Amino acid sequence: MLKITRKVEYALIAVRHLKENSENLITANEISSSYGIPKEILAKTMQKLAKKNIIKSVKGPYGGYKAMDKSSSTTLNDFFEILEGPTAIMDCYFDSGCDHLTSCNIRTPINKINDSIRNLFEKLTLADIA
Amino acid sequence: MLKITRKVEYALIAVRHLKENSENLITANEISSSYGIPKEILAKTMQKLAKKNIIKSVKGPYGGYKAMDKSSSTTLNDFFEILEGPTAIMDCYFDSGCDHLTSCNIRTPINKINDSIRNLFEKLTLADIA
DNA sequence: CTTAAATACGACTATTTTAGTCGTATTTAT
DNA sequence: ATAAATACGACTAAAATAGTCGTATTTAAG
Repeated sequence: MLKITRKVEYALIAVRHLKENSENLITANEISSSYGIPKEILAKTMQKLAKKNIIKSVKGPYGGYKAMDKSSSTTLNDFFEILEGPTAIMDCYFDSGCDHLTSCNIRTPINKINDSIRNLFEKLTLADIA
Repeated sequence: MLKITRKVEYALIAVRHLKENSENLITANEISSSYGIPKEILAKTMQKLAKKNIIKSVKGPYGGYKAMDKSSSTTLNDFFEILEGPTAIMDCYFDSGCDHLTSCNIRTPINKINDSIRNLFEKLTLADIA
């Protein structure tokens, strides 16, 4: 439990790699083979990031991806949400469809923990990692 | 991702319930039906807690479980570890079996985040939740 | 204006993790 | 002796995650 997914892991590796080579356009293929990441899944992940302007994409031959200068304004909450949707340690933080809510005796404290984690991820930006 | 499991959820509910009724022995069955939690899975979860003296168990008819006064010395890290094993957002925090470690460019920053989360869970105790 | 290299996107399958069930043993108050 | 409870392990089911495949689109270069 409380693990980040491979998608997020791959995305972090990719963003970091782009920043380390910010002069060039880098293809998904290059990153895939450098780090042993399945090509298609990496490509799809990078496409999501490109769509949200976390990285820049250039189509066609000699195309690829490039880092953008938004790293320090992109919080980990933003980043995780782009890749996985809203992050919470329990569904009832965002979603009130739980049957047990009326009898639930732990919602309030759990939500406090959630707030603490979100607060932590709100303070950390992509620049701190990648 | 980053979700706590039902086991942990059930365990928190149970511990809290025991504390709210600390005069009596409470059976797993009672908690199970009060909160709509599958009986066997709750029972097994409580057994783990009893084994580690987070709660006290009494066997036989009129038996059940009772809260113990260790709540404020049991951190969430301890609690999660009893139920799920070591907690980390990535396996390589505890486990170095990853093939990509040599080329990995995100391990250090990821571990820092991990430390932050563990630090948060180290400061929070069961007493804060249940 | 055709080809090839790249991104873009969606449907599908496989794998792993989590959740839940079942059967049986043990303890103990009555 | 019986029955109500904990204790424990093997098994199955469901859900989430990971990965694959096929196809469309864009565009540089010959």
